[in-house]
Amino acid sequence: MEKMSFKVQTTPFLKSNIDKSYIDKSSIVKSSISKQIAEQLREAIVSGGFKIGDRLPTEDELAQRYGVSRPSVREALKRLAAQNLVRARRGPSGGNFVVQPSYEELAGSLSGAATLLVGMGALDIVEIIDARRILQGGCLEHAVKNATTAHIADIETALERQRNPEISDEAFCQSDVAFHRALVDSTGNGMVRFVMYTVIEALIPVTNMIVTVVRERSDIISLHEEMLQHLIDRNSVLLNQSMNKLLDYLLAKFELASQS
Amino acid sequence: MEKMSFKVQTTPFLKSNIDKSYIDKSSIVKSSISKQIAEQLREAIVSGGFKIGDRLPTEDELAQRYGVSRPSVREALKRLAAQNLVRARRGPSGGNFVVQPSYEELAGSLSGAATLLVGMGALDIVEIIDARRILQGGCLEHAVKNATTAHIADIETALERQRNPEISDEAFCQSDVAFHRALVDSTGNGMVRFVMYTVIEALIPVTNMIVTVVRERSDIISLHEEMLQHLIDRNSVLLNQSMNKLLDYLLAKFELASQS
DNA sequence: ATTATACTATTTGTAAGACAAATAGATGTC
DNA sequence: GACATCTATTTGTCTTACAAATAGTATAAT
Repeated sequence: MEKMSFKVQTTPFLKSNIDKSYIDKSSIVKSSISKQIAEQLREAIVSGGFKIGDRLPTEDELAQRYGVSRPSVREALKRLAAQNLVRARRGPSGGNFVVQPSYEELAGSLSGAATLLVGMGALDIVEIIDARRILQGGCLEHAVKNATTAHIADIETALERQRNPEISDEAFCQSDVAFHRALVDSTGNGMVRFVMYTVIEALIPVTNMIVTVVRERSDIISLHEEMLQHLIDRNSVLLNQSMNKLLDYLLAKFELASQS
Repeated sequence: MEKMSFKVQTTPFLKSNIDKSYIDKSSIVKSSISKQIAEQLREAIVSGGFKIGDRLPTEDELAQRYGVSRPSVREALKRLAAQNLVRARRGPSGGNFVVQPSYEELAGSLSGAATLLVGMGALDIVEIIDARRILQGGCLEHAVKNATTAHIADIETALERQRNPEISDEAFCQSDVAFHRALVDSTGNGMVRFVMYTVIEALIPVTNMIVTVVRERSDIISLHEEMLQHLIDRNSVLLNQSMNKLLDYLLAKFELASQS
């Protein structure tokens, strides 16, 4: 098996007779080997060289093939794992496998990024609520057109769960997320789902705060019920209005709570 | 410094006269040490334990503090690096630093995820174009309201660059991205930027295909000019129409090219 | 013959130690 | 004082070794 060429200017490959003539000082890349390997593997995966469920070569084999050490390969694999691209299993018939990235996981990492931005002050809650307002118009319009009975049933399920006063605050927030997810699911557009999941998850802290601090579930529930009814009626204008009422409510409660 | 406790089952379960039926796969923490450390560090960062620009303890110190080996710490750090949370510098006064995540980088990783979904068939181009159509309405409306002269100047700059027939196909696509980014920038909403950057980047392959295969730049440019003018006129209806014309154009050319 | 058990081989997970490379700061020379 | 050199620190990489999980296989017991 041929070793692949690497753009490294480090020269500890004493024992290996690698042709270093390709090293071009003008195009020296300082990025670490693990990063380069991660890039190459990622490229191989997204370009279809490895399909979903495929097993990558073993770490030893990769190390050998790339002419690097196993720790370096592992660092690369961990980078990919952090992106939910691969997952490792031990044992024979184990290895590093290309995994099917799910909307949920991807949106999860996105929302992680979003909460990061919030936590670091680059984004604030008001902005997120506003973004939801800006983006929802087309979504809801589309949802009204495309929602199937299955979609509506999903929304009803989520709503039913949050009507139960016994459930915990965490469970209520979960069902709130489920409600809004189901709502954007009913657009039937995967990209919209992908993107809106992010916005929805970025709003979790607000809902969380309202439920735990303000201790007010009924207003949220009744607005949700209102929205569901408008969706069933296929009335996008009223649906949009109800959603805006919900956002107004969230915003008001949030500002109230952040003053104190 | 005391070692932190870890949920690892090290040696105890060795010899196997033990009844393993009690083992509940779901409750046992099987996550690797590097993953746990990555989680802890991430938590420490987002919760404000480390601020932007702060230097984490050295890898040796982290290894000591967590009671693990340096490779394990490094795998954890590479996970964080893959999320653009930390960056390493060598030398004295070097170390692993918490970095300010930029919209560009985050959107870059998002679009990476999106291209992944496209590459694996979970999303198709038509869907992305449609998503753009669904989401743009509110954006453009908001952009018309909030665009400053500086924003408009940015858009003009991008447009000017792509008018130059000398530039390469890659440069043209770059300026196309810059154009659309500048357009959503003019909404003035960070979350909208964050989210729309993703959609924009997911559309790069289409633009790329049109420019390199269909070899048609003038139509795109003139539609861009039209949009800019409508933005200057603060006419969101016409702006939306022009954008839809552009999307129609992209869709038509894409379907034409994918037939052949 | 079938079932349960133990073994073996394979692959990832973790550890420890060593050296290379980069780089900021201190030191010394002119 | 300016410049070169040395030194110490920290990440980057390699090497080797062993632990842990697990699928497959062989073996023993019923």
